[in-house]
Amino acid sequence: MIATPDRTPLAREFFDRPVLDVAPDLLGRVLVRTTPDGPIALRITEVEAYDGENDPGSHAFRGRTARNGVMFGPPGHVYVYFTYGMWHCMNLVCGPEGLASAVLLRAGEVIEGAELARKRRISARNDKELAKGPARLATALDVDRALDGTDACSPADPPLTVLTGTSVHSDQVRNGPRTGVAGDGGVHPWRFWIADDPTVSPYRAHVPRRRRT
DNA sequence: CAGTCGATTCACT
DNA sequence: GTGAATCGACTGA
Repeated sequence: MIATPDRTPLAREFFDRPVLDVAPDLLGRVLVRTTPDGPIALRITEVEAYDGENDPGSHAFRGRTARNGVMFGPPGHVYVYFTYGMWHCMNLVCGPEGLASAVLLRAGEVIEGAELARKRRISARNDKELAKGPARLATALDVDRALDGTDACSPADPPLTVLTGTSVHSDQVRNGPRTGVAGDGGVHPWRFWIADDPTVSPYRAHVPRRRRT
């Protein structure tokens, strides 16, 4: 277990920038999930940017709904959605309030509280897989819709916090098309990851589901 | 109000 | 590599 000495939350201004600036800048930073059983800390290794109402791949593309409302709110808050009838995924809202941009946290390295994460991720064959993929990440951190709207920059010990600290050097950042996203045809290279990191999830192009008979 | 499908994962071949 | 699991949000009639 690696210690995470400084638990100061990142300033909200960090998130109040264009999402394409924030996304790569999150790589290498640490997210802490405080649970009743103890903290779980995750070093972020893979993210994707979703750029507001003009991005066909974004949940905000067709405007504000009951589900995506948090995306339109202030930066630094957490947007959690439920998908495929069984999974949750989590985002950090970016840009000025009203712009509806966000960064999807796709993968990370559990650096503290791995014993807690393993309890939620029974099928993980090793610790690299604990948070290798967005739904796995949310599962490992016990994140669901109850945490939608959480302020990750709050000084008041919120259940989710992004810490100050340093991101990886830009020469370690790679980028490419977003994984499994319908609508954008894979044209936006808005997925960012840390080069050669073993916790980064594999790329998959979007495949329309075969129709049920 | 019924039909469609998803920012996915897992078991199985 | 393929298909199932599983349900709520969204769409269009």
